[in-house]
Amino acid sequence: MKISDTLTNEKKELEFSDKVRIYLCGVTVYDQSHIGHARTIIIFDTLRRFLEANGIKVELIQNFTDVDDKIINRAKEQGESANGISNKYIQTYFEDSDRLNIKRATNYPKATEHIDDMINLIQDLIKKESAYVSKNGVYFRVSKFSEYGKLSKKKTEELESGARIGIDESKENPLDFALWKFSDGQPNWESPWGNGRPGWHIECSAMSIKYLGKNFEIHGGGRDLIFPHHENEIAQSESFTSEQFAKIWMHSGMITINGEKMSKSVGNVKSINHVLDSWGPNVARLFCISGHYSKPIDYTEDLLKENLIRLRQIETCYYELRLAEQTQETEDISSLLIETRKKFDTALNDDFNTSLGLSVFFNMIKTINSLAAEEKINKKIAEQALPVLEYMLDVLGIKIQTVSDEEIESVFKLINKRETLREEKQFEEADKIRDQIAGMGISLIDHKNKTLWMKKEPIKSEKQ
RNA sequence: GGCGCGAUACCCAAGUGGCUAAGGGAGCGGUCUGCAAAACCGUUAUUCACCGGUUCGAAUCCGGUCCGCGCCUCCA
Repeated sequence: MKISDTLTNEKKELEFSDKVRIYLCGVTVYDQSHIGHARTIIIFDTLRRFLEANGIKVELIQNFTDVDDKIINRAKEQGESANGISNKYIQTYFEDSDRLNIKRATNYPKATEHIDDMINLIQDLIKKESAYVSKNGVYFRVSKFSEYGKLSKKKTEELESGARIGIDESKENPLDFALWKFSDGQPNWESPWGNGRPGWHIECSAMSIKYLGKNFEIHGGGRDLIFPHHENEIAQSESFTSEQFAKIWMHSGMITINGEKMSKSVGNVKSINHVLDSWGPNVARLFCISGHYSKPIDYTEDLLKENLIRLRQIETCYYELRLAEQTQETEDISSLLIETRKKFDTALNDDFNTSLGLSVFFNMIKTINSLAAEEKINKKIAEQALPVLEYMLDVLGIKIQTVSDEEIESVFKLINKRETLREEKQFEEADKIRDQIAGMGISLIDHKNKTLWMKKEPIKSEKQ
């Protein structure tokens, strides 16, 4: 598999020995997570599913930043403890994540539970003269790391000249960033240099190295983290280990809302919760991987609606196969299935091209649905096609509403009853049964000689 | 101002040197139907922001222009 590496700016072969180790920068838990967070999480969850579905072991670490000025401010506003705020939003994070059908990461380390690791790391950096203690805290000495700027392609001279004024005078250089901030406010921890709390960047260095080692396969996050967060992580980690940090830097594109940046001030932030309530998890997932992961996606009602229609096509396909009956030989689609699987994997193996992968996927769906319309799907075809469909659904994290055999039987009974009534031209009675079936969340698919059906995921935004 | 990314039909979007520029949505036309919905079929770019260059050959490579976006302070 090849993945675009932000550092070298080229597609790099994903190399690994026994497993693929991924560190994904998580969220700062001071508020509800939004659709932008969701996209990043979905992209890495889908990547993880793809690798695992192909027999590759994955260790995925995603951190929570649970100590930060934003959390502290929010706590003050609401008269709560910082801990109370972060715990609350960690909980909503997991609720969102579960609803989105995200597989749980291997571990979700919290910054506050790794203060010692950070202190050790900082101590080593001070010993190496890569960091120094000043009046306000401990700072990283950017001038000591000659490769500073290699990820974001920035030159330190330009950064210095462009640095804003009014910056902490106690720093040797305006580019130096805080590893430890002195503070007596809550929360604070003891350190060899004085009470305080850690800087943002150091937590990811400490936790990624602790859980994944000095040199792991993929470090991920949103594009907006490239500078300064990831740049600083590289500086800290590589100064500490004297080795290359992550082998591949994989960054996901931003989500805009109707072409505008999502921001609190504009008031256009779409929470995951809101999107899930309106569109459900499957549409959200399809939407988030509809374009290439590295490119931005614009959130519009039209695009969501389009993905809802695509979901309906998948549901149709699934039920055409699920309800297939034993009939005579029709067509042989085994080569289509083999090709589909091959092309799907090829697309994802080439820089995780989910957009192309989805095309391949929907091409198969369309072919099967066409055959179904001609009543050419039988049990044999279904048995061949279902595993392929289910493989792709699993990779994509799409969960179709399923039915038990008993349910199938009872739905068919109702359908037959309706058919009889229709033949007798008792349309009012027949429509009543149709409504009853619809009430069970089931839609009918009429073919020439038979009526099939599917159980649809109820989507709130559809009913308007 | 600096750095980076992008521009392909009404919309989304794949395609990075060569077969007819994928696929989806929407629209329009149709099949089916008691009606409706769904489903299914057909149809929609001589051309890839613009100008120039390289080449037998360019959406794709090179140079320039214009536009849009992100980052340069916290951000997924």
